[in-house]
Amino acid sequence: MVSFSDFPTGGEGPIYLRIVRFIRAGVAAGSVVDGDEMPSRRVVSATLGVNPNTVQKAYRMLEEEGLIVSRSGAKSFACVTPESREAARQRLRAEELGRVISSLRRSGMEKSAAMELLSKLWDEDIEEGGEEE
Amino acid sequence: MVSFSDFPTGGEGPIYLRIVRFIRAGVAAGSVVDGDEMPSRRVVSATLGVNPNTVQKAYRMLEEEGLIVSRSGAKSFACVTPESREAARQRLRAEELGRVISSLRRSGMEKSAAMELLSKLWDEDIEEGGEEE
DNA sequence: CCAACCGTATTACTTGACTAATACGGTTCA
DNA sequence: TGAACCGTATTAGTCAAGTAATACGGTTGG
Repeated sequence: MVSFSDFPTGGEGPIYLRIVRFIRAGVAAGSVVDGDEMPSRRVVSATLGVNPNTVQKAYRMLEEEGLIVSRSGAKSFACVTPESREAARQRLRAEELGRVISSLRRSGMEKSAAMELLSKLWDEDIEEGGEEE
Repeated sequence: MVSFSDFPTGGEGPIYLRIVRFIRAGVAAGSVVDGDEMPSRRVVSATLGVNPNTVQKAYRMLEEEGLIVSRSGAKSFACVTPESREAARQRLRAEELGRVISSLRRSGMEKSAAMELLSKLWDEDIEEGGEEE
């Protein structure tokens, strides 16, 4: 059973995206494996203190990414293949990259510095955290 | 006198940012030089068919960037130095870079490919244009 | 079967970004 | 000086994103 007990307290962006990120990170790290039972929308909503529909929005997105499967009325399960796992990693990287660029847009950084920063953040194993300029 | 007669019809994003971009591009390209008289908020608003406050928002941002100077009651003028001109170029580049990354986020690009694309787009001389996938 | 759970759809509320309407005070020049 | 501009501040309307409230129908296990 996938657990939300380690769900980070803070974090940036809307809740539903942080849920998506949390599961993607679990898939990428291997803590979420194929066939794992997902906690129900209501259970997660109670755990995080949000509305079930907010969780549903995240689960829907995860399903569209192929990371979970849902049948109406029944429980949801993780659906992890080598391909979807690699895709999850790529999406996490892309998010980091996007944040870096957002910072770049607000300052007038030079190319070399931008490339270095980009390379550095791309390589690092980042799960959570990271602040603005 | 800076002219808005060449202001692009279409364009992406909010109007006030397109105005900022338009002037920045003028500064970067040299069509807007130091001491140039800026058309008043009301004149530009009439030309573009928007509210004067929308133009004001853009002018305010340009002033914070040091590209124009405004005195309450009097006309506004361009304030272009070699430094501010270079900063305008950097900001235009940063916007392009930001758009590229937005595309990257939607696909699952690898680091090497992203770095190459980033490097390439950073070097190229881009003034206007650029579309999404 | 049927109660208890599940996923899902519809609707509404809240908030921030963007734009507009309006009014106020400063500058300029005949 | 005063009319005609100018920049500026305040307020309100519009719209999309995020979240919540509620209800509906499907699945499951005793």
